[in-house]
Amino acid sequence: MINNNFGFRFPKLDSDVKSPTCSACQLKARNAMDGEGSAQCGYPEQVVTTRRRVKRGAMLYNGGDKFSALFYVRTGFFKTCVSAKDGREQVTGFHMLGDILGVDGISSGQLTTDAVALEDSEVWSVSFDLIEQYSNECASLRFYYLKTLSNEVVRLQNLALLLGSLRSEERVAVFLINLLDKLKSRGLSQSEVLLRMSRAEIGSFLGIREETVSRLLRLFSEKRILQVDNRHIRVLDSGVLRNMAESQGALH
Amino acid sequence: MINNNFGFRFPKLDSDVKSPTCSACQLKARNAMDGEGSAQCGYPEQVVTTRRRVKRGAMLYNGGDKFSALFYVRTGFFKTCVSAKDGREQVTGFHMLGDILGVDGISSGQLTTDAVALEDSEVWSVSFDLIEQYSNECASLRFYYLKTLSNEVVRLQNLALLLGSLRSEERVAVFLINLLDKLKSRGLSQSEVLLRMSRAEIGSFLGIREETVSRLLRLFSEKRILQVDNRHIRVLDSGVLRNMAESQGALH
DNA sequence: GTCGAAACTTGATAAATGTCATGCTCTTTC
DNA sequence: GAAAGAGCATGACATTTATCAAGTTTCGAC
Repeated sequence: MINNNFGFRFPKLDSDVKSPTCSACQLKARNAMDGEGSAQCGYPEQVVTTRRRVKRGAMLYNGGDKFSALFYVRTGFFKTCVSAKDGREQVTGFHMLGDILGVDGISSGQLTTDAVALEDSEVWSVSFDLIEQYSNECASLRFYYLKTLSNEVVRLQNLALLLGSLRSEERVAVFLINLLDKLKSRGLSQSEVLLRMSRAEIGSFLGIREETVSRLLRLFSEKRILQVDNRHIRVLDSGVLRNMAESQGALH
Repeated sequence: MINNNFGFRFPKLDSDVKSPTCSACQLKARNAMDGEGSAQCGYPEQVVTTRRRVKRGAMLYNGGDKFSALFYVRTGFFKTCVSAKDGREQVTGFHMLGDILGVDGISSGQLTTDAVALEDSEVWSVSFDLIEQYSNECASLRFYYLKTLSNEVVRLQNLALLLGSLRSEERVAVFLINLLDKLKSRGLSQSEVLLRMSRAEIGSFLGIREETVSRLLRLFSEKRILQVDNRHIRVLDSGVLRNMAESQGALH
């Protein structure tokens, strides 16, 4: 059972649907917004989901698919991309435990991105109909999803800043620092990563070519900032990296 | 009174706050999502707002300001920007009648962008507390804001695609086509624009320099695609422009 | 374990865009 | 309506990054 500090919990799988009642929700949501994020309402503690496994390389969903659910990443690693009509592709994010995918679909009822598993993964699918239904009663749940969407807006603003204003060296630094911070917040190593994505995917995300990613990793390696062994990266001098990335907000 | 086809209306100004009741809302919201966007619930037809005028050059809000309301643009024109710590700035959008600003603030309770009026403007400020409160009762209103946020996500994904994958010529074409489409959807001219923003602001939005914007407008002008007179632009051959912009979704 | 494909690296070169400097043209303000 | 400042255009040149072409390594399927 995951307590996400938002006044409701993601459910045990296969649990029964219970009719929600929650008189205190609204107050709690307000508290949560004022910083008391750990406020916890009693009902509903359960949002119905179904479990779905996605093999490495398989798509969780495609752009154009009908939107009917959000996906909560339980294990594994995903990339999301938007594609231009002529086939050019832009990776818009990398996603792992705790991230929610599919929010772009609410807008038009169709998903606008592709989501691809970069390793064998599992997601919980949360029916949007049920979110809507429970939102009648549970302000915490409502606020959680609003906040999730807003988070994604902020993340994409930061990505736009990176793509529009940073030099390629800075972009790679920002990418690494953000990835490390995200791993850290999940209790994983702060200085070592096993990259799940290819150089080309990193490049697409950062708006540069894979060759440029390669060269910059080598450069960082020569400067003793990193130790690079194919997809295994160890950060030797996070200070220098953080300096280069300083001007930039979170991307992950 | 603005009927926005979302099952509720923006209010007359200075109207009383009425306690909302709306038993039919949920069904209507569902219909709206299924394409019957014009479904209309009876209550509440009013969301409390206050009016605010913003002079050209003045800020509607700053990054870091406490978030407490969303802003519905009634007249005028705005830009929003994110700033890096070192001062580099990225314009993330241009906004006009009907657009909603401030959604990035929901995430952390602090606004992450600056919003600057590019001409004398008026916004209606919609208290987020009241949105939350009414959301208990009115699924249409709830869904409207969720959809607004999701729209912004999609818009920023498209901006990322532009910034990450398009050549500068294509970027300028996309910018112009999108601006024209947005004007068209508001009943304004489809072939003429009086730009409200400087070359530098266009450049910042598109991730290129103002000199490059200048040169490309001249190029388009030489090719008889545009007629450029300072900030007054007339499109002569929208087909060519649309072709260049073809691969790209909406930015505005 | 071997084979084949995909991923990665690296160098040489090209192209796109940025940078800098300058002069012109608007617009705003007194 | 003149002066000052901001916005804009344009040329010359610099720089960054892309492109192209091999060659090497790694990984996954069998």
